[in-house]
Amino acid sequence: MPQTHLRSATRYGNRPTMKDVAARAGVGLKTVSRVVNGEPGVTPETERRVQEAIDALGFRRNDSARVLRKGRTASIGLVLEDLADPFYGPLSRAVEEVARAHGALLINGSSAEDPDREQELVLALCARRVDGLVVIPAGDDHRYLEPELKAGVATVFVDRPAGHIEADVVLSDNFGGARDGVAHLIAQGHRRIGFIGDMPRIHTAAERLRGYRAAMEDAGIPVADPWMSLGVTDPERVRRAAEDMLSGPDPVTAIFAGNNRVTVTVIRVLAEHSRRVALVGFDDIELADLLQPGVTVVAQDAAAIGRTAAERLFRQLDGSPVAPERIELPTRLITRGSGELPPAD
Amino acid sequence: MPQTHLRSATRYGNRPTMKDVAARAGVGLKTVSRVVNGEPGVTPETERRVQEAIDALGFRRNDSARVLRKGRTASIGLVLEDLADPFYGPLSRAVEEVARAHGALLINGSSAEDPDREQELVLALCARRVDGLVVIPAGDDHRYLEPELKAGVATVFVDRPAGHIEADVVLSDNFGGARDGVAHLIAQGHRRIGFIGDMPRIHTAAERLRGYRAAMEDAGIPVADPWMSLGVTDPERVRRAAEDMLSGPDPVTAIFAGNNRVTVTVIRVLAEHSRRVALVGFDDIELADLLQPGVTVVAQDAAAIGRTAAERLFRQLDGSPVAPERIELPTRLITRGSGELPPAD
DNA sequence: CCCGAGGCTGACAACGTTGTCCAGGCTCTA
DNA sequence: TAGAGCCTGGACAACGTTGTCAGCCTCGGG
Repeated sequence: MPQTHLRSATRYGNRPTMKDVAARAGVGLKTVSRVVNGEPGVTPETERRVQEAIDALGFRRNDSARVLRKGRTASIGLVLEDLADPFYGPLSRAVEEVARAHGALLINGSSAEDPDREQELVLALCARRVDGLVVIPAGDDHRYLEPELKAGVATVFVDRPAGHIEADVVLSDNFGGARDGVAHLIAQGHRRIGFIGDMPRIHTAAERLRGYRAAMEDAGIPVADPWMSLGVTDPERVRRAAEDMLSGPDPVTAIFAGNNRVTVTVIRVLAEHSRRVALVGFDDIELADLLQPGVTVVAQDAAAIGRTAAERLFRQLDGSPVAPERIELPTRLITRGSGELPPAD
Repeated sequence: MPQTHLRSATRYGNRPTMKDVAARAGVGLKTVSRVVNGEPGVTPETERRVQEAIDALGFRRNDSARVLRKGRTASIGLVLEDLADPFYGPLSRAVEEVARAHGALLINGSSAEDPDREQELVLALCARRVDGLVVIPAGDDHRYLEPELKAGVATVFVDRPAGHIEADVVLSDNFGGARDGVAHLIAQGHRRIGFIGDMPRIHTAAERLRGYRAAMEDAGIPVADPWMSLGVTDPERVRRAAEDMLSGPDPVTAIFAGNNRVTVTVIRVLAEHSRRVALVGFDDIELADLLQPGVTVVAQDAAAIGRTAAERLFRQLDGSPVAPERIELPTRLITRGSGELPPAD
């Protein structure tokens, strides 16, 4: 007996196929296919017999084969930085909802901010022939996607634009949001305002820094170097940066935190300080209203970003191709107290 | 010209196949397959020619076809309640890490706590022939999974046991955790302790309620009905329940909150009250240490749960079949202040 | 010089499904 | 009653890949 035969009998743990169902129901293969897919042209009586066989055998259509035949997988890929980051929860959920509305499943993975891992993930998703991709880029060169784009994989970038390729991107107005947040501090009378953010090679970080500078410049306040701390994101270094700003010869009276992780650490540092220092953070954080004082933030609408990106994706898929576009969503300043503290010199 | 020909030319937007690569490189189909899969037995010179053709055409292996042939998809499904819930972020991430270590991708979906939607999702994943499933059940009858289990789909339930079928389950010691949390309040001198939790038809909620009752009984404290509020989870009703407990003729001096959402709302209510009421919550919440007072919680280790479940899943897949098991992970009481407030009568 | 061994290579079938197309039986009409 | 047309059902190829197997070629030893 050829070995293939044995193998085929144990594939998928002996999963019945349409052929098996057809044999049991005493009908042709295609008739089973018709019943399974609810296609017309099957007598009620025949349909009943087929359905009976399906139930008896526990048959479930093999979508791999279906995909191979049809060319559409009805699934989209989502590559983000870290599923555990609270910013991405609502975002994924929104993408999922839209996908679901279009009958698609969501496959996702975390790049852990590693460009190589991002590429690996994206290409794995392409190999599975996802219909589309939503990517929160970790790297800044996406030319590896060129063949995929040419092959028609719909792609939308989120949070940061793609590098060296033309593609849709949906992001917050990082520049405007940061500028507004800093301007808010200036309006309270602050002039010595610190900025702690991520490396400027990250697009969002660069934009927020630019917003900080713009607000300061608009107010005619020269920015001192020690007020800015860039490329600082792990708690230990944020802590040190904040303490430096607060203790120097020319200490800041307010801090603008470049993202949620920074904000949380700065809150911790400020809690240990006696002097009241104002704080505005980029990204909302949970329970921010329950702290003393409440934390004023520039909030992004993660769900709206996800929804917009996914809808844009399916527009690419459903309709005629459209030119890549950059969609910027507004941010919202939420005042809760920490940003309204006056300067305490 | 037959229409099939046209279609086949535009499938996947004209994706090149191994056949195309073979033609361009002037080799056989199987040789391309060998190169793509790094199989031995190809001259360096031939390999170079093939690789060149691959790069030139932007070829990417079609995993759907591969899956069809091999019978393994190298992907696992994760069905949870809500990706946006902070409890599930670290959990998904942990599952993803383990999957990645085994070379598998993660497909996931949210059931939104709707049993029908759970079933729909699970079966869709089965149709894609995921190798395994991690399910956080929304429903309480999983007999629909019987054919799948019989067919060899590895399955691990998380957070709650499966209904009417035998399957692995990984969960926290909800009973013990709640009992310890309530005992902690009793140890501070509280006797009138309220409990606000979800519907007891949800396994975790029932277990936590049982823990509450056990702790009270151990201390010889009879439980008054108005102290317990079950099936209450949306903020508005939690708020009302909490206020009722605090304002009755026999007001509670402490509250045990059955899950993180309840805890957050209770914190809000307590913040508006002048009388100091103790609080212990099930599930940790972010920034709990920064609130005044810090929130004492019974913490579950979501990442550990996810990791354990995924590892168990791959053990099912890799090795010989093992008998279904129930794995309970310990919880941890984290004291931060709110649970150590003495009774204020 | 011949033979066997071993290394490369490619032809072919199969995975499970769906699209196409045709056959056979039926009804309806002239 | 014959012919046209409709309805139902099934045979067959194709999707892109991988496992099997057989053929060719080279090389070394007898």
